[in-house]
Amino acid sequence: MSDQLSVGARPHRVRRDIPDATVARLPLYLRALHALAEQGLSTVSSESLASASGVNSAKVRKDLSHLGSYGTRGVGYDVDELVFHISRLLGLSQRRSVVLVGVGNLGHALAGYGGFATRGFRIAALLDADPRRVGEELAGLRVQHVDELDEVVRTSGASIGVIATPAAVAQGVCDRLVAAGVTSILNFAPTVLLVPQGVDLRKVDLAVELQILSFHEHRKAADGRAGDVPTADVPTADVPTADVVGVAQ
Amino acid sequence: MSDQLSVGARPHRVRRDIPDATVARLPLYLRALHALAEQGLSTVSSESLASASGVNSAKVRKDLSHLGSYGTRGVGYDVDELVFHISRLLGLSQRRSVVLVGVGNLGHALAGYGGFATRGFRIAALLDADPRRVGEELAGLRVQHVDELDEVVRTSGASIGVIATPAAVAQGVCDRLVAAGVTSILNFAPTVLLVPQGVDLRKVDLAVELQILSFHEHRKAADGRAGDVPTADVPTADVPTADVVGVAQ
DNA sequence: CTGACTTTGTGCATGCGTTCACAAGCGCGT
DNA sequence: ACGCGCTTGTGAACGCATGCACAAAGTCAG
Repeated sequence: MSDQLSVGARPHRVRRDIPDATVARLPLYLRALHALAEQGLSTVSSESLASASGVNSAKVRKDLSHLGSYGTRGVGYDVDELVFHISRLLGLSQRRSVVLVGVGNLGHALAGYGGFATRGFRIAALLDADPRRVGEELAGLRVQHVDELDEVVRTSGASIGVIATPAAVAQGVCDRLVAAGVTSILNFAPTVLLVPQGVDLRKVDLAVELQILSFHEHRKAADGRAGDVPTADVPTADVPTADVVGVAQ
Repeated sequence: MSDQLSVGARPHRVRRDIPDATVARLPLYLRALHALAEQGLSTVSSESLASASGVNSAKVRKDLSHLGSYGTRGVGYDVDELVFHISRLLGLSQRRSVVLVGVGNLGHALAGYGGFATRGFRIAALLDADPRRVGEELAGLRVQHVDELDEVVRTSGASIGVIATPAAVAQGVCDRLVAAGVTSILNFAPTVLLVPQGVDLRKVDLAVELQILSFHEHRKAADGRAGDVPTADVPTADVPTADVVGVAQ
């Protein structure tokens, strides 16, 4: 695993040095824990948390050990306590404001996506360059013109920007966000963005995911034709469950 | 990097054993190469392909070496040739049919996303359980009821399914897709899916990305308060460019 | 209190991925 | 023909992440 952050690895060791791979899984645990809490469970073992979040139990224990010893041997972890500690570590205790630029197809979907609000994110503003979209009401917000970006970021105190524009204008929007003080950017535009040091950048490219699946499809088909083993497959290393990479679950 | 596939690692070595991390980057190269081709370039060095796709040149060379020696020392790689070979390896030479289940906010966005068609994917059908959505025209397709899933998959020959439903029904849809013969699934629902061996599963959770950014925001803020170094940052290992993780660029 | 059982936390080995660094190879100018 | 400069391809070192396996530590029954 491993990339997706462009902020430099800090030289002087940060007090709590959580591995990137672990950080990427913490949201999965959080989601699973919320689900378990709704089922009324008050404690959970690494084993059941593992299957609820689609990883294996060894990983769960090692990950959780990075944030302290909050488990009880022979019993498991206290669900609420774990939710609290993970939320705190992820910085979700404080509600974070997000500015969304680009209200096209994908922007609409993102604006309407409930998962943000429930995870402690507040969409502070919707911006678009198209004058025909400005003024449109969406998810309880009025779409503003992208020229107001600077003011919107400053008044809302947003530190996270989401780019859902066409690729051609993404870098320009990115630069404006950074200039306005945004220090984390989530990019959905299918292009490479350059950001200064100190700014975090993550990207999601929907077409890339399909292409990766296509590769495996292709390989499966080739194996079926040329390989000796027919279709019934061999023992797998881990359970037939999901895992993470980059983006996920 | 690393997870995101649940199909077992094959025992008897596959002829061309391409590392997962490399496979995940090939689509990035492909995108960059298309852009370079449009600029009229016929050859490209690992260095320029690297900066165009947001990775470093050593990685580019090693990745490309996995698919054969298609470069010329002293010159670089032939753009068209590279596009051809990568496309072939990813199985993009043949147009793949995709079935999209769930035509809500996100489903609409996915159906309207141009990036799929241009990458060789064809959306074969749109399905939804909500009778009010059935019949709706969208991206040139009529939304069908999810009960027709089985027939749709068989007649279209789709091998890839995209799930953009609420989490609660995702597993059910997944099971139906698998039963109908789909062997690759891209899951946008924020839940863990179980699939039988031989079926590939990838997942994209938009909220997870934001939470990872939130973690880094939180860490930056904490450093600013407690750390010794003010804000201007330290030398970074690599260029301020994007990188991949799981999903990306 | 004791002993059987459960589950955590972690040291260690292994494997994968990244990065460095350089020899091998190719083109071009002279 | 020949040598200079550029770029690929790769061997090797390193570091991170995963997974195993087990001791430590707790619960619970009697």
